[in-house]
Amino acid sequence: MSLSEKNLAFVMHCGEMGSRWGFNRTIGQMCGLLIITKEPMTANEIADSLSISRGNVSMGIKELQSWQLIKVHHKPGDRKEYYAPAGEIWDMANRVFEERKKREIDPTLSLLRDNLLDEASNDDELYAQKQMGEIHNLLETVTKWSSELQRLSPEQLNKLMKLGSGIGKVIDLKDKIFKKEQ
Amino acid sequence: MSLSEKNLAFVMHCGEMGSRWGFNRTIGQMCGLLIITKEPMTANEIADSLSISRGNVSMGIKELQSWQLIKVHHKPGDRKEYYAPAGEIWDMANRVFEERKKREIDPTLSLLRDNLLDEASNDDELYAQKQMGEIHNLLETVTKWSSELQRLSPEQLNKLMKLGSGIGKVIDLKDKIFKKEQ
DNA sequence: TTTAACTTTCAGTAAATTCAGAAAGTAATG
DNA sequence: CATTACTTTCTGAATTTACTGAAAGTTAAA
Repeated sequence: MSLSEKNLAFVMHCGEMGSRWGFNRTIGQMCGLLIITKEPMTANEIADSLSISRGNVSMGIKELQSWQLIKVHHKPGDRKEYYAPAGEIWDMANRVFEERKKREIDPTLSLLRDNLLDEASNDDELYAQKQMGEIHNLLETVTKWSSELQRLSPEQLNKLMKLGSGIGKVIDLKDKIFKKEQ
Repeated sequence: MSLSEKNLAFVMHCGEMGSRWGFNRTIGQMCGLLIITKEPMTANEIADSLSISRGNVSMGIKELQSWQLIKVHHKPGDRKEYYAPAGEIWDMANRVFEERKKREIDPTLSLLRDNLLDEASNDDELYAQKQMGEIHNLLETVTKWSSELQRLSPEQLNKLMKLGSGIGKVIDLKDKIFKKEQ
């Protein structure tokens, strides 16, 4: 039961992209493999499909679980664990996004907050603080905005996404309405 | 002319975050350093401030230029090149965002497009294509959306960002108005 | 209990990345 | 054209990261 050429190509691509997406090659491959495979897979099947060691698969599973990207299934009368994607594509993308925010933004935000609480003690520090303030604002906005998006219902989200170039108009629209209400 | 303790802490933090942000430690440090330093710096000043080799700085500059994050200044009667951030924080974040989209999304999008053009030749491939289709849609949406955001005027953008939890309401609003217009 | 079926951990190795410093390149000046 | 002041490229060493395969751990059934 091995992968067709096309499917293998996709899985290998996921591997190559793996590190860009925040994990490593093997984990990217595993993730891709599980996504395009209809039936949940055992660790051994994964190892065989990708020609990697069983131990490596075990570590990969752990990592994918920490990202909440896969879940475990069991079959009656079978002790093996079967792994499958934890949700729809959209959910998984969200998870990756959230996790990356945690790693790429939150630590910096916290450093900046601390720094901005201190009084600058000379001109260099003053300028630096000004710049850090800018970064801080930007990151706060991104954070707020992303949590906002996650709060929307899938339906609303869909509408928003389909809005496309209409978004500008809607902002203007909101503006007008808001003025009227004043 | 060395960094104050606080500013150094920020620069080192940028280094630690560097690889998460898509470059490496040195380049992260260089980027942070240039951002909080008011005056443009020479390659040697950068090397000294960060205690790294001159060659390393040169490679870092090249990389930062490929990201369009820094620009070169010249002083009359001085052959040295002086480096400074290429724009405001917001612009730089945009550049990073764009560049990362190019590296993290575009290649996959193109692979998926190719794959989806082919006829699936069995059940496995059919299921795989269904999943790839989902990913494709998601990535297309993200792409469209991000280019949309970049097209907005800074003013509109600001309004949009400040909208926060109001975004849901505006979508519903837009919905109502649109219905009326039907 | 013991065994069998499975999973996880871990030490050592392999591979990839990062970096310093030397060598080579470039261009302005005398 | 030689010198000086600079920049870039490149090599191999150091560091970091990823991976294998063996050993240890776990759990269920016999």
